[in-house]
Amino acid sequence: MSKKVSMAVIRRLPKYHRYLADLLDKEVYRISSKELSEIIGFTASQIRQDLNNFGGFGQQGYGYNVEELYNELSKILGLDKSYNTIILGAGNLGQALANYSGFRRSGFKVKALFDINPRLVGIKIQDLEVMDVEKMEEFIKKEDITIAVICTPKEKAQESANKLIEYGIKGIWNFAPMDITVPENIKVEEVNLSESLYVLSYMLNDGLM
Amino acid sequence: MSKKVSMAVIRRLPKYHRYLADLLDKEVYRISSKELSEIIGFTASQIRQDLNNFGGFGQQGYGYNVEELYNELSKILGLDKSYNTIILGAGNLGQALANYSGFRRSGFKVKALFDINPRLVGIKIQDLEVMDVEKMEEFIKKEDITIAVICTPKEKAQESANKLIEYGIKGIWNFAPMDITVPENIKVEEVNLSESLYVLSYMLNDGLM
DNA sequence: TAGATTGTTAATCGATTAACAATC
DNA sequence: TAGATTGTTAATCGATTAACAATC
Repeated sequence: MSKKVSMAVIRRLPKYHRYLADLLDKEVYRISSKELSEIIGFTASQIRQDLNNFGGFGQQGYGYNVEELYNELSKILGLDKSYNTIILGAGNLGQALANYSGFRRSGFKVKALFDINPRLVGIKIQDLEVMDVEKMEEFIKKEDITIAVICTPKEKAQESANKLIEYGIKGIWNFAPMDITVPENIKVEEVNLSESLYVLSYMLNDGLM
Repeated sequence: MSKKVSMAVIRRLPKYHRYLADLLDKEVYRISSKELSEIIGFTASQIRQDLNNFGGFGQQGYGYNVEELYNELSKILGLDKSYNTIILGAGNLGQALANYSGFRRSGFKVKALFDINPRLVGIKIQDLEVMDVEKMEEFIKKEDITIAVICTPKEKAQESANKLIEYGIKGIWNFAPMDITVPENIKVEEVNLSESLYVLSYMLNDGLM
């Protein structure tokens, strides 16, 4: 078992991954931590420290092979795998996420949307049907769903999470504006859009209070 | 000018604000840092430290008045103000954000959506019209828009930001999956959904690599 | 007053940066 | 080989936690 890597490091990994993808697009095949630091905005020292949590991917006197490092990061992030996913709550946000191309392009496969609203049940979002939540348990088990995206109102979020976990979900991407509580073997990533917007609001007012 | 408050503290402020709102809903009017720590999951010490960056809102032997603290946090976050807002990019995500109720309920007023796609220009999202980007400059100036939400493809994000800033925008909420560069008087809050999802993916794979 | 709990200082912990020997 | 740049250890910086005097 790897020694615990801090969340601060983990949250930088997708950024490395993305900038390396950009470099590959530009046909840059070799980069030093110093060059990377200039485009990504972290210190060269931090970049080397971060990467060395997972292995020595560089070479003294040379730097890093962009493609190799990109592939290593893909593996570390689990992007070489595929995840069957459902979206709970087929309102505007749920529909938007179902259609989100950056999401579709990677290994996250949206298999269905679920809602309690009879007006939404049955409609198609691109090639996906919105199903009744009644059918969720069976669907999760049969289709081997591992990730659920919660796009319900906040009142339903915890209750939904409990059910999803009971049915076998392993990871939750929570867009409801409240923190959900889960057993420690279940992974949750919270995306709280209000909180994000409030931070922007703070910044706009900072200094002029 | 207030002494610099760290980003770590600022990102916790919306959480205090939200939990205090919940307490008010439950008609709890008084709370100690210890009690708050139990529901919010930060240490009591951290809560007191955080709040004391902005003033001594508590009272020895008593704790904090929930309503007063809530109002103070609203002011600190700038939520007592109103912000005219536009959304650039009227695709699924732009439309979802335009409809997002948590967003509408607070002081952020979406005045219009803009797009280059002639198929989208002219359609109505609830009571809002999607306008041609050609009209954006005039609109921003006339309607006194201070916040722009970027929901364009990543290829257009930097170029869009540059224009928005030229036209007088002060804050950008960026949903395009790339980091935009802005002058230091302009505030940006990045929401990178792919990065968030990748962190969830990492957590699901951690330990089993 | 006695008890409770703050505001704040001091101690600890963790994360970032600097430095440099190892080595390609 | 000489130059470049890593991997890693040590130093610094900043954030969190603990402790406690002040005081309601």
